[in-house]
Amino acid sequence: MTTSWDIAREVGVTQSTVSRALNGGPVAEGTRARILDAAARRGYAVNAVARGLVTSRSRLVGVVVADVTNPFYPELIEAIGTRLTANGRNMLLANVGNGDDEAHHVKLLLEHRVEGIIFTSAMANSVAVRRLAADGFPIVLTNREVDGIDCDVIVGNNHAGAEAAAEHLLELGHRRIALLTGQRCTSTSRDRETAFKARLRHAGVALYRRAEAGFDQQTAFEASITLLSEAKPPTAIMCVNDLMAFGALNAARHLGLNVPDDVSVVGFDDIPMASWDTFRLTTVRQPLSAMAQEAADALDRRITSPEPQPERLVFPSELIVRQTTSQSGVSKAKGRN
Amino acid sequence: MTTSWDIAREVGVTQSTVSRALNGGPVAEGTRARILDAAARRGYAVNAVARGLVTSRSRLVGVVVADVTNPFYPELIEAIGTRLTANGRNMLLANVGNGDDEAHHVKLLLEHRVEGIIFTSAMANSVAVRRLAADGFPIVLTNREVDGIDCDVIVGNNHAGAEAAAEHLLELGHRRIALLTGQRCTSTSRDRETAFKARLRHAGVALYRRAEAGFDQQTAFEASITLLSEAKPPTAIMCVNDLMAFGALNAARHLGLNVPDDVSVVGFDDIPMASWDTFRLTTVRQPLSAMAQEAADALDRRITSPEPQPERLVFPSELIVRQTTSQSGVSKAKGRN
DNA sequence: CTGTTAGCGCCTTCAC
DNA sequence: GTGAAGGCGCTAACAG
Repeated sequence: MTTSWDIAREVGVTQSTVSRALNGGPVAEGTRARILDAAARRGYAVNAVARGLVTSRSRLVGVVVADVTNPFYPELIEAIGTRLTANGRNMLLANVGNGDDEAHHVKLLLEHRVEGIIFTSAMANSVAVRRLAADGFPIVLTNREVDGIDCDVIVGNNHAGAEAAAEHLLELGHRRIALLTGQRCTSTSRDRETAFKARLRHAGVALYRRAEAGFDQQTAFEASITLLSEAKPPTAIMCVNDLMAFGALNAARHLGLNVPDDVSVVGFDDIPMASWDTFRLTTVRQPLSAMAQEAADALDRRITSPEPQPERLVFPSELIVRQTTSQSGVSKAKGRN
Repeated sequence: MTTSWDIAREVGVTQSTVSRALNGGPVAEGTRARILDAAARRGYAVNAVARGLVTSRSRLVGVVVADVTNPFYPELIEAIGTRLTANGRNMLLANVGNGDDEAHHVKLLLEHRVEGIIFTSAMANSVAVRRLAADGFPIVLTNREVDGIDCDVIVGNNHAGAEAAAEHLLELGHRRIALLTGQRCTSTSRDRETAFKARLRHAGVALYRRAEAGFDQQTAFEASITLLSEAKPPTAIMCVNDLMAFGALNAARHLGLNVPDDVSVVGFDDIPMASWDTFRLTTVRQPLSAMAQEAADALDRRITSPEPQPERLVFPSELIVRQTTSQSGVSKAKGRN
């Protein structure tokens, strides 16, 4: 691998001149041209490792997600990645799965001296997040947040979204409403559940069933099968994310039930797939790309200049009514199938 | 940030002893314990940047994908990530989109001195890949390959898969068969197309239509709308990947057509979604996780010991018949809708 | 078993 | 505008 010394020797200047030339420092235009030329010809690429050691800025950012295979995260990853690249940084991706080894992954990121970390799926019990925040390490929480942590937070309006969903179901006449949640220790699941139930209660309706699944399709599918196999199944299932709603849809299909005639299904997030004709999912839209971009930018700001006050940004959410919801009780009228 | 000097001072030994203790070198168990303890208490994390500079092994691996939001890639990413982490490495993710700036992304990876790169979506015209291979830089191509490049290649059996799909359609009596391809300069699209057409020709059947889309849902949807809106639409659409098959399914649904009665659809890859009850997609299965793992391992081997001969591994593919394909010509019998 | 000594490749004052 | 020198935090001989 060619070093700046190599090209210095070739051009006949000092290594420090090469460094300056490459970084836009004060160098005679003639020498700069020769240096740039030599660098290009030899396919020279600055050694970010060495540079990072001296500048103590690695130009690396950690992004931790719970589950890349949940299509929600790629949406975030794409937007974050674009933004990061624009800012001249690279993304170290950590896929923590159930979160058991989040600490391990974070440690690895830290070893690589990432300049900051974006957590897209923090859990309430995440010690790593808590410690980093306490240490003043640049982190931003997006999608999920954690109570009592002093850092930038970019989330959607879970409260309003879940309320709108509840209202929608109520208006359609549903009374046997089931809620499919994710892991309890996540703010998304918890906040959406709380607001959803509150809105029902406000209308004098009690939640008919509550089932806890992972945030994935498979467990949601299984939970839905159980729910829909009851003697008196719910007429509507609210899911705390779209992937789980797909699981519910699959379960209905599996049991030969018609959506929305036999059962209505609502999701949350409005990932692109939700609008596919195969699903036409009624769901709560969150401006995912915008949130992700903002997360990347917020981290960038915090890295470059430790601001005084961390900010908590809540992006608006909006109910998108498509075709997985309909009036309750139409099933018998039209007959099954 | 605490350095090894800090903990050396605290414990009362030299910095090099600390280094040894941390790396499992020969150190008295007593001192090691005290060092490890101090390190833990101060939340010490080795500076991988400094370590990388001296060892010239960054423990970083680049993974470049064409489009994270194509659910195919997250499958790969997950498996690769797991494997990488097991090998004590981290993944620098590069999402190159249409591939225009692949060179730029690769340069960034190189600057960070990744020890190797896994290309999951190389294009035939990728100069970066070609140059890296020529330079003997550790790379492995998976999913897509590039002709005339001397490096490890891990792919599925596109030939056999596409042939099996063609045979299946032929056996079902289809004669008006359309093929939905991806960008021409990709081995996956090209190989699948070639084998598919060859099998048809062998049966004396000419391809009825050919449409080129991106590898994404949207363009496949649009192309399918066009195909299915013809006066005499194809009775079957073969897609070079599952995401495009979903696009075709969506298009059929959009036009009020029934799959498989009105039109059969076949995909390629068998990503988990394909088996969802909403899709029940007939497709060609490729052992994605196994391939991804093998790619990670192959890269690992090549990094640790530059082997003599790069190997080209072809994983078996297998037609999975689900419910998006049926006998041609049943549509009229049952009537539309 | 532990301390001493060189750098790894680059940026950055500080002189000139 | 350019050169010289120091050092980022760590590993890896080499002594002892």
